[in-house]
Amino acid sequence: MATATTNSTRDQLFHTASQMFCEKGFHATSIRDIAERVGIQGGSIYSHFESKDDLLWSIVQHAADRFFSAIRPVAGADMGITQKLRKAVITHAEVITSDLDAAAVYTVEWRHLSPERRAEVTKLRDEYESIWRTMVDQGIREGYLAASDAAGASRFILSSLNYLFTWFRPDGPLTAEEVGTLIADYTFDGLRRRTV
Amino acid sequence: MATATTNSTRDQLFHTASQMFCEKGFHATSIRDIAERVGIQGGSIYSHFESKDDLLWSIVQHAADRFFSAIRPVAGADMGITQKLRKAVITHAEVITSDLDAAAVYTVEWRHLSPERRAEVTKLRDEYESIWRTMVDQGIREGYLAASDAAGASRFILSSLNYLFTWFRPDGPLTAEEVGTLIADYTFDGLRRRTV
DNA sequence: CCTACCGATCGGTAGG
DNA sequence: CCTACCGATCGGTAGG
Repeated sequence: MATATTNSTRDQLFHTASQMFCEKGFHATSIRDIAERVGIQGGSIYSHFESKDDLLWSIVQHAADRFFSAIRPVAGADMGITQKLRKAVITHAEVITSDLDAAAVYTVEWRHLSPERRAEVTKLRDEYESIWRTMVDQGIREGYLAASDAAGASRFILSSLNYLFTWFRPDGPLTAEEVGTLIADYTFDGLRRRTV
Repeated sequence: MATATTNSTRDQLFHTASQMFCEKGFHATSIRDIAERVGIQGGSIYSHFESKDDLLWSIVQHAADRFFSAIRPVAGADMGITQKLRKAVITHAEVITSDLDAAAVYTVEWRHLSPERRAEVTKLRDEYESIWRTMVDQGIREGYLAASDAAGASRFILSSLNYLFTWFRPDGPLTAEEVGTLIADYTFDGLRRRTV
């Protein structure tokens, strides 16, 4: 009832693994731990995933997809850069807050992937960051942003966003949109009071 | 020559473990991996540390100590809140950049500690954050900061700082102090150009 | 999807 | 600090 997804065994394994990798980390979670939580035997996992690495990979890929699918329409939208950047921050925040486990696994556990896949994730991250750099660049060129270095500024924006999964709780005082708005305010306006 | 520390076997184990825990993660690094890099047998580690958990714990404790020792004099200094907050940001950045491995282990691997020690680290983090909250609170009261929520603002400051270990490289274009200054500028002034 | 099993590796210890 | 070993657990497989 809580999640309205298919609920096939494969989906259950996927979501349970996502939870446990987030909770305890990839290597501290055994294939048997996951199987037990889903109610099957350890070996049975291998009729759904070829390896533990494959299981992690599918989670990481899915998370990456969500970030790209969410940001692309914003980056390509026909709107002023001021509003676009705000919208982008709020969108990224919503991707994280709507699946904290996935965000955590994507941010910290991806490095336990096989070397080839780790390289693939690095490439995806660069690609994602370059979407941000393009927006920030435009902001600088149009005189909206004061930052001199688009790469550094992009990293700054993404830092506070990517830290979200460590402290945001759905049952906390802030909604997902409020938290995105707050980060956007802090990021662009700064903490210092603007003298009138 | 590079590090002028004691270079006792214990120190070598400590630093090698710090490096490898950072590189591959705690559970992906075996006691034998560390021993081999130092040039001793796996079992010999246990004449220097009681357990693998103890080894991680000593690294985490040392990292925590460095943060506290650096921030306390700043927090207690007799200076204006404007300068104090800037100084605090630069100081935190310097603790991270001067030992990236330690910062990474402290930030991501601490959760693989035994439950009791994990709880202890959580307590330390809260304590550290409360030092920041006190400074931010003062900044708000004195009208220097526009933020309404000291806890949220503190978290925002620490987010971009704590992401430093993922991208800062000593051989990169920025020095440790430059990076601290840049983050302080972005954090307090924001990315948006202030209209004159 | 289960039972039963594989080789490999793990953290840790005893005894020197 | 080493040699030699311990039980436990790991990811993964075969055969049904």
